Amino acid sequence: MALTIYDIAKIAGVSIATVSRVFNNPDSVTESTRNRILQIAQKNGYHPQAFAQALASKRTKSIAVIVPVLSNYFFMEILSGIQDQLIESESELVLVNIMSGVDAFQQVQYQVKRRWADGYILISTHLTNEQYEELGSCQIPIVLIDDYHPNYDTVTTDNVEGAYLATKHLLDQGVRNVAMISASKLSAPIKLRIKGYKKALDEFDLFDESLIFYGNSDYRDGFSEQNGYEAMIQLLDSDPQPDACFCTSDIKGIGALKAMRERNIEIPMICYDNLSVSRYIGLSTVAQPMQQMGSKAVTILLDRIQNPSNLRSNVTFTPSLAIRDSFVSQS
Amino acid sequence: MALTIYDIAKIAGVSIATVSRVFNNPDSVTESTRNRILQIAQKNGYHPQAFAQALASKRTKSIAVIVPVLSNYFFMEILSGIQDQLIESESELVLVNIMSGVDAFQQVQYQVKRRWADGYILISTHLTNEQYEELGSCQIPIVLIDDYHPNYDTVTTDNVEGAYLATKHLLDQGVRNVAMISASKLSAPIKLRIKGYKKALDEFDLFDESLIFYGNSDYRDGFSEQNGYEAMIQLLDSDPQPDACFCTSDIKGIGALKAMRERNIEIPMICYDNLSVSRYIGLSTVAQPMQQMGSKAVTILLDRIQNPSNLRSNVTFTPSLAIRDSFVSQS
DNA sequence: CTGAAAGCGCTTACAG
DNA sequence: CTGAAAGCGCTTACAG
Repeated sequence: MALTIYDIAKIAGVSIATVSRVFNNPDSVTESTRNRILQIAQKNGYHPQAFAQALASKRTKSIAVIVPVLSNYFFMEILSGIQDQLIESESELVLVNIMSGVDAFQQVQYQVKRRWADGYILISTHLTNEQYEELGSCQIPIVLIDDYHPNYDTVTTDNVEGAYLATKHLLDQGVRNVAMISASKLSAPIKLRIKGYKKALDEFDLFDESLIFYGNSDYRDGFSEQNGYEAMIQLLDSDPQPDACFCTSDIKGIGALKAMRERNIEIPMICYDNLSVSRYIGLSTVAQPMQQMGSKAVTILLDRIQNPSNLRSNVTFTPSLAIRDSFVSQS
Repeated sequence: MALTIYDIAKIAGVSIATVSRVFNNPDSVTESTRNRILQIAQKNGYHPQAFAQALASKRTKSIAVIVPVLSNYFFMEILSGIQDQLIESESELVLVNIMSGVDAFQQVQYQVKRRWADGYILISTHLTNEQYEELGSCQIPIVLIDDYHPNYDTVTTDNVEGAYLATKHLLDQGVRNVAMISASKLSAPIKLRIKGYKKALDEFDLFDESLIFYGNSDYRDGFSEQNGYEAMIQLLDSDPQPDACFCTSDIKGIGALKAMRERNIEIPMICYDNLSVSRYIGLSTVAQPMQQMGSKAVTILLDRIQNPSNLRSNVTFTPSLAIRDSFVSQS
């Protein structure tokens, strides 16, 4: 069985308080005893257990990020921003995902209420108003990324504006029949992006519901290569064939490109996200500052943990266009 | 302040033991009191705290996955396999990454020794033999993915064979001047893949060190789009220009494709991994069964947690070829 | 089915 | 700088 602080204290001939101090507040212990204890600990493979420390100190020194799914490029890039920002703090990052199939709210609530982290960042877990309110009553530090609720600190981007920018840019090139490749209508960001898309088309009185394509696959609310592929096939098969496309995610755009390749046709397309691969694939896209979103969320969360009574922070980033081959090569 | 089990017990007029049972062993409590307690807990937002439970029960009900970096497509796909397999168990998954810049071994050791999870899966954390030995002395359940050490349960793929398959396939098409786009020579899998590449070329007496290109960027041991791009530029600039290429990762391949596009030249290329995007991009590649690797690791780990004295499991998967456009389109 | 009590492995004022 | 002691919020035999 692994040794405890008692064993180490006994071997060293000191009290457990001293051993504890060596690990938590080294300077408060004489150098010689500190070194002796460290050596004994090292030799016996001792290290304080995280949950015992957490229970006694009431701090876990970790923050948890909750995502709807682990394997998602958009989340990943946000995560790397979170990670970078966290390095300076003492805390570490743990990541959990809520499982599909089970009620998302229950899972989020479970994670938060167990309080195994000092604070939580929820990425794209779009709960209902009531659910957010119930969750908020827990008084636990939580920051929302990619969703908004007045009771929370939030970090979002302007989805309406992003979609508008993309669609407007296409229209400015002179094309008129601009389609949209959407994801699930239930997705919160999608609702906003449809708005932005519509707004741009409305300026020319060109909006037409039937120009929005949804694909078939439900996986990840339609944010998949496969769904993008399907949607582009639908788009290309429609009559009249649209002559440009706003596609709501880079990953979907990769699927859409495959469809275009197969049909041997290329229409201008602007996607959404600006993943790191997109630059290399040559995807034109609406750039979300994912790294920044992550780091900003950390800053806010850490601050909230320190000062629970702070005013709410609601940060909204404005997306920008990154135009590349997939657009230029319309030929 | 949040309520504890004592508060709930008091409100319900029962002992804390009963409250505890409601959450841990519901059937052992009369339905009526159970419902009453549940209701009180619900109303007051009570839920047992994870670390107090962990300390008392000596089980955290979670397993931790440690990765060298969060934003990596290869890890992500393994993770999704891990996640799927874990659903059936009671445990949940938490993910931590070790930070670059700080000594990897120290961080891994820290995570493991704090014992905040019941077991650990280490993905691609290539430690030295001595480090693995020291870590192994902790007696904590650990499974290695993508690395091998006799003291551990391991899940690997045959990197030599994978590289051999790819190179051999290119040679079988009649090309002779087959280059390799490598990553850092320090990477454990790379060493093996160079072996496999060499093995295939040796059969034709064609191996030539100068056919291996490394790119410049060090980030992620060279497993980046940028590095692949750089390496392909080097390759295309070399004289004589190689007429085919084994590229050691799909992500690097995406960078390499960009270089080829820019130079307006296309040589057959077989990459490595078979990420989900690769199918859509049309990348030919050596397929690693990433999902399977993840799920297998979970099975082994869960088993080891139950039966610490089990014999070691060492599973090796054999990769296979997935040939697509990037190869065919050599024209 | 329920309760009293010991114990999980730590931290941290408090006193010296 | 160090120790004795209380306490963190739970679980779990044990007894009834």
